[in-house]
Amino acid sequence: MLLSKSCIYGLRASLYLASQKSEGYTPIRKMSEDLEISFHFLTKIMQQLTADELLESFKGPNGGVRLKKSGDEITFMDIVMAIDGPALFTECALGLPGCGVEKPCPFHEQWAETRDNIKEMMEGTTINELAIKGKEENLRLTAKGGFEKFLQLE
Amino acid sequence: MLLSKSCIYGLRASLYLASQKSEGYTPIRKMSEDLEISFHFLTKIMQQLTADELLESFKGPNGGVRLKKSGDEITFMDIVMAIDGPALFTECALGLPGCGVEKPCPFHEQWAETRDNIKEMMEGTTINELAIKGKEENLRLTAKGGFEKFLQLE
DNA sequence: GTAATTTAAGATTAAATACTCTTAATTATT
DNA sequence: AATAATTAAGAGTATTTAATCTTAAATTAC
Ligand code: SF4
Ligand code: SF4
Repeated sequence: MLLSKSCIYGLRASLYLASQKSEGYTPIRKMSEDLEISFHFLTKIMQQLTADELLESFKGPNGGVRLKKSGDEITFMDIVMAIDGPALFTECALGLPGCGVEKPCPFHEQWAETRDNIKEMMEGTTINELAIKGKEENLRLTAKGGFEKFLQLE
Repeated sequence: MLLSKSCIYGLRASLYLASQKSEGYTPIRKMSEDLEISFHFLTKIMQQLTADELLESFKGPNGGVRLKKSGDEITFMDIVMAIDGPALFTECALGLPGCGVEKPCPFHEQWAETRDNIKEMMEGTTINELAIKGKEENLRLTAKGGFEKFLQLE
């Protein structure tokens, strides 16, 4: 699996937030219900993204989380880095320690290229881009439901 | 992590076998020592590859495992499929069930392209190719050691 | 045919990841 | 001030993956 479950949930929640029209905070409870993700688990992930300055949170009634900056300025990579960290891009595909420092392994050429592909894709994709596409085409963000389910009445 | 530990060990062992000159069987014990992989764990992985007809084994003294066909006919993908299965290529990057069957998720375009890149890379790379390169340039197959360590006197 | 060598197979343990539960802290509403 | 709503934080449990240990089966060599 390329991304951890935590990371996947973080991405889905980020797209959810990017698709919200209002400037207000969205409660994690609501997100967890809409996205069919365990509330407490999602809370922890939101905390990570908040600690990483990608989201901002507010406690108490009318509280919740929201994007800290515009969804155009948050890339797929930002979320992946905040949750899974850089391991995917620094670690050897053969599990050997210290890639690039010591002698490479025979797989390096192929892996470096693949890795760069993944990197470019993630860095070149913003969550807004994905959210807009999701809204326009009513793509799905849970097992069954499309974006329409999450859109606030505008 | 793209590949499981089992898969990584399977790949390293396959390159090891492909780099052996002789036609004989190589004991798993020796491989496990040279490659610094737990003997029993490696044994299980070799069993998987044997069950998948990529290797053949022989019990008793002078026994061990060897490639069942030429290393030119065994691709990186063959090993990955035998050990990790097709999940990487069939599963949704966002963890949603039933990719392609139901409505896609907003990430699909990017993911499908990345996935195809990985697929082509794995299908287009044989273990012989990697083994030859490893031998010629004495690349590493363990944390420290290069291929030279494993080459039989010829 | 007995002992030594080796893979096969299954049971067990350890570690990492995923998920849940409980309590505390903050804020708004009344 | 009291209550309710909400995130924060930490402890605890469950599941999956990784690794180890034990026993059985096959084969060779003596
Ligand atoms: S140089 Fe080789 S060992 Fe290092 S990450 Fe690249 S492929 Fe892996
Ligand atoms: S179609 Fe969407 S949901 Fe399915 S695998 Fe592709 S990206 Fe994932």
